[in-house]
Amino acid sequence: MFKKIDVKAKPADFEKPIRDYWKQHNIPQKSEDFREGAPKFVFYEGPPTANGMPGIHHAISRTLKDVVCRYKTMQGYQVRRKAGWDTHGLPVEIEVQKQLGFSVKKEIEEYGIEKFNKKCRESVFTYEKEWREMTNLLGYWLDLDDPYITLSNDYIETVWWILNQYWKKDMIYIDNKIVPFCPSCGTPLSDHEVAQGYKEVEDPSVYIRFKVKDEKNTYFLAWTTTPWTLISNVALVVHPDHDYVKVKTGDEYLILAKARLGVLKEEYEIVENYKGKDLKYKEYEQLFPFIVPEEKAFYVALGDYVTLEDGTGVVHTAPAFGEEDFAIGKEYDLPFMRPVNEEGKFTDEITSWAGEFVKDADKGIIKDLNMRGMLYFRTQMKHTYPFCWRCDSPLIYFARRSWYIRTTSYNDKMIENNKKIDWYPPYIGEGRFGDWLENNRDWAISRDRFWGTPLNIWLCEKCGQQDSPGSIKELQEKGKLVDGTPVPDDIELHRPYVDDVVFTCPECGGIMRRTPEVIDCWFDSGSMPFGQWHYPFENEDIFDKELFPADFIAEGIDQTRGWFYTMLAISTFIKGRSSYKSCLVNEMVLDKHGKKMSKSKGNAVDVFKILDKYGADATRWYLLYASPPWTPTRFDEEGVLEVNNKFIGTLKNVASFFATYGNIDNFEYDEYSINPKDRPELDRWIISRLNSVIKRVREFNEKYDLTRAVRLLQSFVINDVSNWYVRRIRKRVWASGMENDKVAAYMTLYEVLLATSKLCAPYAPYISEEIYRSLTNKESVHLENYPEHDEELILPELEKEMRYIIDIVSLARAARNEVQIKIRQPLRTLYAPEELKGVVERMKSLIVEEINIHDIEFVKDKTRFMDYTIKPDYKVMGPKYGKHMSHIAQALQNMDANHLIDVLNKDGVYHLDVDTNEIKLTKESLQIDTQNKEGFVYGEDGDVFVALDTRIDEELLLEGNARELVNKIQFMRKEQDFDIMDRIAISFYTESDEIKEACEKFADYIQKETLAVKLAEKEKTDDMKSWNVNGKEVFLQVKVI
RNA sequence: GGGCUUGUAGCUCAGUUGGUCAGAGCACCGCUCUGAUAAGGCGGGGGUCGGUGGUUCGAGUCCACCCAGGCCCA
Repeated sequence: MFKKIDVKAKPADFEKPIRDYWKQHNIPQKSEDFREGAPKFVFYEGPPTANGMPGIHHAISRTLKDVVCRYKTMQGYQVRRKAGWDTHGLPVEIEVQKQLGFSVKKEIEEYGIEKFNKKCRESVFTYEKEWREMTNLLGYWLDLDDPYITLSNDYIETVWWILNQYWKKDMIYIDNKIVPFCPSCGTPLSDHEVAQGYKEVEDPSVYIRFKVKDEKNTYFLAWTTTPWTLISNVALVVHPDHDYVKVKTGDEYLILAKARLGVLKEEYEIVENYKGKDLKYKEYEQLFPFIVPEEKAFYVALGDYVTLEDGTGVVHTAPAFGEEDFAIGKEYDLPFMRPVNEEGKFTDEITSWAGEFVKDADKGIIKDLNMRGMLYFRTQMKHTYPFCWRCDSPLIYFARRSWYIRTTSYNDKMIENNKKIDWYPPYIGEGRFGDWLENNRDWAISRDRFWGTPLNIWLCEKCGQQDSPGSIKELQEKGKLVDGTPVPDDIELHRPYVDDVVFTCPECGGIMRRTPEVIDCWFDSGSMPFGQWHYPFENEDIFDKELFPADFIAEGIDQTRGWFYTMLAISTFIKGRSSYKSCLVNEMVLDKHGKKMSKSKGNAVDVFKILDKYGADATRWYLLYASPPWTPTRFDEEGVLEVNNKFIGTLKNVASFFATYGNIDNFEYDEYSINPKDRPELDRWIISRLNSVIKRVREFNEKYDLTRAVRLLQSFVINDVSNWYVRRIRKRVWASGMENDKVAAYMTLYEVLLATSKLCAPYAPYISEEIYRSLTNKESVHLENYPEHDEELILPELEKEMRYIIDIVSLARAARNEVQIKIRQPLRTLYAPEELKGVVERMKSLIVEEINIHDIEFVKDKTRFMDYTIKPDYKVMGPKYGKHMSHIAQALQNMDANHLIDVLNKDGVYHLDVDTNEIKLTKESLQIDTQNKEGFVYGEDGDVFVALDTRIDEELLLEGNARELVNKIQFMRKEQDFDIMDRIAISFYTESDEIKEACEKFADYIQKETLAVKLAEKEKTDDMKSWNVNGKEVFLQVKVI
């Protein structure tokens, strides 16, 4: 017995028992274990953070990962799927900070790092349940019970080991650099973090006068969009080679770039010309004398970076607040003024604005300048400005102490390694990621925060000596707790506990303490190839053989500068190669209007709702089917519904059809053996199609072109299997007994379904499993091998021929439609082309049944039904005759096409004069089309044409009535919910002689079709149902016997 | 502002090395088939292929510029 597929169950109810079955029988684990000893296909899971709800955009990359892992498993590889959690970092801290209602860092310190970190640790798994649930529902098999977790001591120890490798090779340095800094989070952000937060905003755009020293009424005109930095101004920078001028405007003199004179508001007169370099060291008066520097300042310096695109060509410079400014400051040894604290507020020295957030101070500063007559002009300007990606505060750039890894020192190696990675799509690797690597800068890895892997560098308080422990053991050997006790084995490696460990300086005997920073959490996730296996403390023996590098990773495109980069950077340094060989990149999921989904816009799709409504199979299939992963997918709920109705539904029904009739006949696959070559042509055809599909699906999968794979499979299941094959074998299946013909149909359908279940298993794991298990007694489709095609069973000629038959049927239906004769009304003759006689004769029964005709006749000369139209074949003639083409086309249009064809058929060539050229026309150089001739029902498509004899004689009319009656009776059977095998008795009443005659003449036919043992005319009774049969009233009653 | 990518029917997408009334599915309308089907079939309406120029006998396809969305970077 074949288990019947429940076609009516709600998707979620359909999938749940299957999921339970997997769990009960431990199938996910088995799918790894049963390949023990097989070649490995190494997969790395990029760790998500479970402190936010999973969304539909997470479903896409999870689907991709799962499909590839399942496919590779079925291909015979052992694929381990270890889950992972990213647990450190700013996002977590921000979340907790919000909970506690803190807005600045100081509040955390007052609250206590210990308590704070404890909360962080808890918050990391806030949505773990939802993540598990989503992963589970989606059918993403991942070992969630043994994940790697970046906060575990083992993981941290590996990260320390890696950092220690860098440190030992002198790859880590400390430097003052201009960093993007979030005043609210109180930490600098890395480049990839800054990148996420650009927004368009309006800022003041101000033109400022700087009074030139010892020259009356003379000013430099400079421009800025950050007035608050003016307080720290120490220099003005001009381009050495650009032209500058002094102009007289009103009663004052202004100096600016000649090319920027357009910014002046009033009439002016040029009184002097300079090159930028002529202005070098020209002095001016300090704008805001809050701080009086010791070093020489307030003069003109030269810089190549000055542009003439905006501003005045005279650039205000504050070395503490800009990268270029900082560089100039170093070059000219300018004073370094940074009167801004870590909260982004002015320090006490700036008496007028002390304690005020710098951006808020802009207004007051502008007002002050205006009152003093130093403001030349102000306006608002729209530009993009970076904001903190988590807390939304505007970032400020300023100089800060930070730890760096010299990634630039091995940039070439990274670029080289990147070239060996297979990127899908390729342009990510070459373009976006490649470009980024080319411009790579040193990696700022320290964060002035609390919740993260502590930076494992200790500094001597006295002499600045550094040391770095690379393991817990080393920590124990080198350090003691502050109270003098030894470092315990189970020391918690987070702050504040680890901060209690002190070393004795080997150089000066002073106390060494850990530098307070924590490590960028991207360093954590980039370390995962090592950290997940606690390498090198464990697993060292098998690491390079079985665990590293990954054959495959897949994440969203937003990881380009994130995980993709850090994975490459760290493993290039540690192992000299990339930690992943191939990378499948998916674009973002957008809403159905092509807009980005976000919680704030309210257009985010609830992944749980979708999974509940349509099931995981439909959701997964849709995500793959809708558009290639590397183009942005517009998520359209109706699309998921469509997949469910059409594809999943059809597949279920085919399986259900097989089970229904297979069970009626007690069919057992193993009891029979008919070589495919000995089966009917229709069977050989679907087997051929199946093998062609297997071949191509595998090709697509190898290129990770999963979209083409599922599109092909969907079309195969719906068109080839369901709409043609199953439709055409119904008569064979209904026959009584177990003739070879029927057995062959069962065997074929069984084989097709079984192979289909395996083919679809990676994409739609639930329905595939259900079908597989309904067909076999085996444990799981996911413990199967992926089908391989048999070249001998692929019969291209037969596939082509079947195409003709399908075309003929399609055309004939169109023809019937045209004359409005429905298919139930039989017709006498169908005319088909002589050239296709062989096929059509062989498959005659298919056509006869589909079109309901009695006979097929073959005609050589289709001009009986149609006229020719002739056009040049541009592809052939175009290159030869070039610009004469339009005249040739015109000439052809004016010719008698039928005559031309006659000549071509006879002589093979026709001579034509156009534009004094002699044109030789052959069949190859023309496109020959046809048109209906008046009075015939005729259709054509390519090589195929059909015509129908539309005359209906007496006998056909009676037969049509009989078929109509059968249809009504079948409807009543269905309506009254009879079993398929029930025998019935039919009673009818009618006043139409025509119907009576039909019942008489076609009684056998009617009874056979409807499984009736009796067909009797009776007096009309109330329980008879009235029907309209071709315009005549008939009363019918059916009863089970 | 720069780089990459996308723009084809109301919606989701195909459209090969340039070759001639521009395709599919969904949705809509009409007809139709059906004892597996929430399906299927036939037909219809619906597109100046984002825009403007250019190359060519010929451009959805190649080139330039522009517009819009997305991603990344300043």
